[in-house]
Amino acid sequence: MENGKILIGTEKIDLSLTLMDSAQCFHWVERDGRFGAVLDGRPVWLWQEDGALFAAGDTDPTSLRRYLDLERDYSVLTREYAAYPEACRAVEAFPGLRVLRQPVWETVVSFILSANNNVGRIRKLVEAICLRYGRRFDTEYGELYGFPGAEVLRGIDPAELRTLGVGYRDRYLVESAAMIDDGLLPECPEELGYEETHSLLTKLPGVGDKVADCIQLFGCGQTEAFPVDVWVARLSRTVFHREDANRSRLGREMRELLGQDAGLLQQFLFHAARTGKLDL
DNA sequence: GCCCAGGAGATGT
DNA sequence: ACATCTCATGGG
Repeated sequence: MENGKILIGTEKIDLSLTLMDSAQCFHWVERDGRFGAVLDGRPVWLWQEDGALFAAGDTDPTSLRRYLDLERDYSVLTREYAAYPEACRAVEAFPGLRVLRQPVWETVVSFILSANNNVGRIRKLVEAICLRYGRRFDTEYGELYGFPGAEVLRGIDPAELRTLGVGYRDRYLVESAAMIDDGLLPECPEELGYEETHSLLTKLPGVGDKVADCIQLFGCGQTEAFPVDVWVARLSRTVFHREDANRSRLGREMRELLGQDAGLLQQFLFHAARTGKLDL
């Protein structure tokens, strides 16, 4: 790994909140004030000094700015959704929270594991899979492990995966890996648009409407995707007065109600609800 | 022991 | 199209 210190930008971002506590990615580590991960096979460390964001590793400012969504002005959210006071309060409660654009395969693995699971255990499972099957990088700030590629995961015995604790999701991971490796998705799925991407992703075993929405929002840059989990289902009643008990239908209603940035707002509301800052 | 967690799939109507 | 049941696993 290359040494050096690269200036990434001076935009507002809360690295700890976005990378460690926002439940959109589960594989970052924090050591001595730096945040490390392997993105698309490239190890990187991030840290801030006097409001500026720096990186070290096999990376470049352009791809990191894209990953961290630094080009977006999040202050548009409170103007766009001024009609919903609780929503604006949620946005203002977490300055520097950003919605990532992660490598698609990494979000597929992470969110197949997320089904009927909790955040702490999702993180442990992702770490276990990377430690066991991913490539190891020895960097100047410590060792990092990447996600195993789809071509690796497709060849693993589900029973062996299960020993890591993934439970019944073992075959979902292996079979989805095979379909991805066989080219189910194009290079840039974001260009397909929401509906076509959604119908492709839900062909993957272990990927239903909610998990597909997470992959689209956190991995494809499709910000209209509105994943509805237990927290979002609850808050949709109090904030938007939606009573629909069916989460897939609720997600579609919310996408139609909130438009292109629905998913960005969802992330703030989700975090507000999960941390108890939003009364449900 | 029960209930819950960023649900999905199979089955039945 | 809609509701119901089951599916591992760990923590509260």
